[in-house]
Amino acid sequence: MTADCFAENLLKWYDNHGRHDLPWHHNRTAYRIWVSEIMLQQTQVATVIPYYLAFMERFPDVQSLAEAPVDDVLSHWSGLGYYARARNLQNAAQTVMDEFGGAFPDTQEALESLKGIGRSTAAAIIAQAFGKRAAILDGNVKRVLARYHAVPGWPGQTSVLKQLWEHAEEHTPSERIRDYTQGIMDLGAMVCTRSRPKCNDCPLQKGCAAYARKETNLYPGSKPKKAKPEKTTWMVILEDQNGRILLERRPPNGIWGGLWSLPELDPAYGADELQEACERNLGLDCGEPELISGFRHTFSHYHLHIQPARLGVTGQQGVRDNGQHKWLHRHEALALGLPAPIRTLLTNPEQATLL
DNA sequence: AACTCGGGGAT
DNA sequence: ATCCCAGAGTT
Repeated sequence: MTADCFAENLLKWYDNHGRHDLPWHHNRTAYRIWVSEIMLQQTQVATVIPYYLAFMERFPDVQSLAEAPVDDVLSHWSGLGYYARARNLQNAAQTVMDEFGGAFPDTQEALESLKGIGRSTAAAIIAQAFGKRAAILDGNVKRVLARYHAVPGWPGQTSVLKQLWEHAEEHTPSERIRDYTQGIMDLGAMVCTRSRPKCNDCPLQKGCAAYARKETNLYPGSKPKKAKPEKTTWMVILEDQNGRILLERRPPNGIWGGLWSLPELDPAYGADELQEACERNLGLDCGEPELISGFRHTFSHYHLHIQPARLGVTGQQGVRDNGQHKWLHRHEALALGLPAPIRTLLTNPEQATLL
């Protein structure tokens, strides 16, 4: 496959207008590219950059990541979301150490065998780190190709995705693969944007089917929308006489998997029942609850109304430090991997109200 | 094939 | 408020 007009025009644009100075563009090892790719899944570049820099400082190579305590990895992910990414990241680092002698594989199949690496991320590593030809298909590329070829339908649909992959393969050149891969993502992020694309600045305008029809707004097709359910929960700040707060580790799967959070209680409890519920469920001796103003946190598929309450705890009976629970001072808790709204709540309860 | 998994930025 | 983002894993 030789570079067609698509790739040539794109590369010329990239040379003049693309992003050439992102943190993972320096010292392009497979490790550094891989971490950037995982962080960038469903997360915008500007959000990722500070996390990436801190992560690289703490885990400079695959061995340091493989050997780290999982809570250390999660704390560096706190606020990024999709926490399974962090757990899979460390799992893959351990696999690289144990099964690949600490060196990242450079084939599609071997890379996809690592937890958290799918077709597109494997291709990005092959292209960016190893300079070998491989086609990527992320959100930016999907938008560019859906418009260029006027591919109808929502890319989440298997048939649409299949067509987009075919176009991705067809346009990917064998020369300058790093620049092409970065360039098509940059074009999607900077020119072929979701709304009000800058078609007059686009190097692909001439061949773009959506532009020719003045229908860039129709591509890619939008996701069928569903109403998000509303859920409610109590979250209790149980504080002992030394000012320590009880934290609870969430189960490895499900929302906020593996993170430390506040104990939750069924919203069916009334405020007047909280004290007794805490005492019965956790074996604690609690005082009267002090209600904190509630707030709403929105996930991709539901809304969660969080109603916090603070209860003083007397004595040392009841739940102690173990694998699932910890009594920690505020500043110690903030060093753990916490869900974003819990971090806000512990940092500044008043600010949480504004969310 | 449909669903799950977060949080933030853009609009 | 809604949509989307350098997607992958599970069911």
